[in-house]
Amino acid sequence: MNSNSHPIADVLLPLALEGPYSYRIPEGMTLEEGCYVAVPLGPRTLIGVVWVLKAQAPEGTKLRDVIARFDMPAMGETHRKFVDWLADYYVEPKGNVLRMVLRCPGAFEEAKGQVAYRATGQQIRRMTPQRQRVLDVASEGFAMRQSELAKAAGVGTSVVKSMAKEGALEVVALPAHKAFQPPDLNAGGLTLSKQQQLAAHELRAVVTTRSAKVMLFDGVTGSGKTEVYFEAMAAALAAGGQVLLLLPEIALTAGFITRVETRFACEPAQWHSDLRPRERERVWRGVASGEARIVVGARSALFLPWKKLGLIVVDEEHESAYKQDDGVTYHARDMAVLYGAIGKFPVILSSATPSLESIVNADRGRYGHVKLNDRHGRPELPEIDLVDMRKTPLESGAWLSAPLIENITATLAAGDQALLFLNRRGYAPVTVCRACGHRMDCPNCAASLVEHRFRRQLMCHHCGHHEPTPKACPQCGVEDKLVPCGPGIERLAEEAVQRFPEARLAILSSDLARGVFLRDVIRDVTKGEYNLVIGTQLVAKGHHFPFLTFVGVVDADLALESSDPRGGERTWALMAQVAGRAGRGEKPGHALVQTHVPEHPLMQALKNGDREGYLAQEKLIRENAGLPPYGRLAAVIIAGSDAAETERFVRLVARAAPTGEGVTILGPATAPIHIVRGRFRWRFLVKAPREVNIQAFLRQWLKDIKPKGSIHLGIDVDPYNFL
DNA sequence: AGCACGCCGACT
DNA sequence: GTCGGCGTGCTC
Repeated sequence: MNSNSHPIADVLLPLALEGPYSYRIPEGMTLEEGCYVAVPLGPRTLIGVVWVLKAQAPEGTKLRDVIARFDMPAMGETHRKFVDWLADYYVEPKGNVLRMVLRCPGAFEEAKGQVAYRATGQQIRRMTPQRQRVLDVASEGFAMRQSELAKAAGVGTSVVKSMAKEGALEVVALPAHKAFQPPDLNAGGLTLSKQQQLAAHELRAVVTTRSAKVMLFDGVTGSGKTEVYFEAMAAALAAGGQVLLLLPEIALTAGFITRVETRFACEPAQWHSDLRPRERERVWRGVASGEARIVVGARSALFLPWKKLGLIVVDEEHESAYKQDDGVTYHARDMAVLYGAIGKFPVILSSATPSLESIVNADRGRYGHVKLNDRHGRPELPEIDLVDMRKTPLESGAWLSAPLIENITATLAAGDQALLFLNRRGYAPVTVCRACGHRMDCPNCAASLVEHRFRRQLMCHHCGHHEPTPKACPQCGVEDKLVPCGPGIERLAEEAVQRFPEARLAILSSDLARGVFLRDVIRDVTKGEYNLVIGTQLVAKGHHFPFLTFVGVVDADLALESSDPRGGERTWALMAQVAGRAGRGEKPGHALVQTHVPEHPLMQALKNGDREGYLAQEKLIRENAGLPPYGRLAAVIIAGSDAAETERFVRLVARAAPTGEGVTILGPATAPIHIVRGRFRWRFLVKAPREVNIQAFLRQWLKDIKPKGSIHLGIDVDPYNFL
């Protein structure tokens, strides 16, 4: 289809608009659907995408002309459908979704060539040692950028500049971007175990038969899943497709880049929010042209303008970090599955502790299920024992029970490494005044301030607020009566130093003391330079600590206590992943878990290494409550800065609620943390059976509701964070 | 998302 | 009497 017979282009713009706007295609311009174009909107010019070409303009609208088309590959039909479907699923204006695709300003500017220098061979009038070195480097043949050349020669950039001025170096224009190397599919294949080979065969088969199947790849920690799905990636690449490897957080990308390089002898593209603009632009263009074959990226990589995507691998698919707000609230794992269905290619969901959603989908036969149990001859999980904290008194201000202490002592004595796990940052979660009882709370949120001793600050974990830890109570003015309550990782470290003065202690947390870099600490832990490691949740993620044989979990009840229905699932995943850190090297591992509810089915299942038992229990709970994946769930969140005004609006929304068949609306209730950043938050929860179109219900309900003033209304389909 | 239009307080 | 605060609404 082209514009000769269709002189009207409906162009979707990256604005909060439900649909595209119509423009006239001027004489002499040819457009196809998916073209990137510049169009006028009011006084400005915007970049949009031709969504449909039409023969006739809608009645009664005055049309303006398309200004220009961009000279780049058009957005594919699959990708446009993906935008449509995602917008529909999350009840979000299409234009907002398109904005996520176009979030790469540089891609639409004239690509600037880079300036590089090459030796001319021309004599230089005054030779110096520095100039000689530059000449030596520059004569090797490759043109280099000024900074690279200066660095390679060990001189400042001024030397290069002056030599260029004198004519000893000449300027050559390099292509704007470094080219993407094609992968070598046979480069670094590792020898796979028998079981790995079987799994690889199954995954590869789904790719080579070009089936649009979702495969749940369920393999215990340390079973070598990565090498296996690399084989599926190789198959997709061999078929000429692009491959996306999704990771839950950018801290993990560096490690994966290296592994991809080893396997495919090419540097994959990476995509995440921290990329420098130039690299962002390079990757965006490379993905659009199809030159970038392998992309390792965070969730937003889904929105890259894929030319021919042939496989998505979602690593650690259970991670709740895949569900986040990047402007639009979406779940990257679910959207990967959706993309695969639209683009008719397979999606691999990989995890040692799959989400219940994925397991149920596998049970129902909607997903394929490939398992990998072999932990190099070890049982699935290390031996896990529970410590009943009701029967094990602690000294006041201490958090380590006698059994934990004994085990750590023994581990250290044996020359091995021990890990203490506590999923709580900072020194203490609550600070109160012993003189008047005042609690240090965030001025903007209904939450207490967390003391961070490394930083000498009280911090709010919900907004950016922080203040120096005061000496006197702000309420009664009495000095030195503020006391920390409860443990955080920093406080635990204090106790550990007292109990194990000989230990070489490392702390792994996202907020370390100034000048200490997490990456360095992790490296040194891996090398065995520390023998006692204290960590928060991030120790659970993909690091390999070969000397670790004992794991102590300080408080396993934290996630269970929350109001989040996925608390159980989170606890299981966290415990399994943390305990799985132990015994990956030569020696078997052991874990001790402190809990106040050892009789809880989840704790019992952990102790018995009974994943099936835990799953059965969890499925039952969800099914009885009509929660996902047995029912649909959506949240309507209303926030406003004026308490009374917000509440009035909430009542209005409540009155407008339609009655839908089988649909239950819970609330309005104030959100669990009902004030965040000074805004009052309310929430409705909508529960519906699986066969009900919950999006249609929400649209019907909210179609005439217009939030005014500071009030904001947001819809969260499949909510994860109930806070 | 911008940008204009529109209705109420402190200034020449 | 105006200049300007930013709240609401429109842009093919």
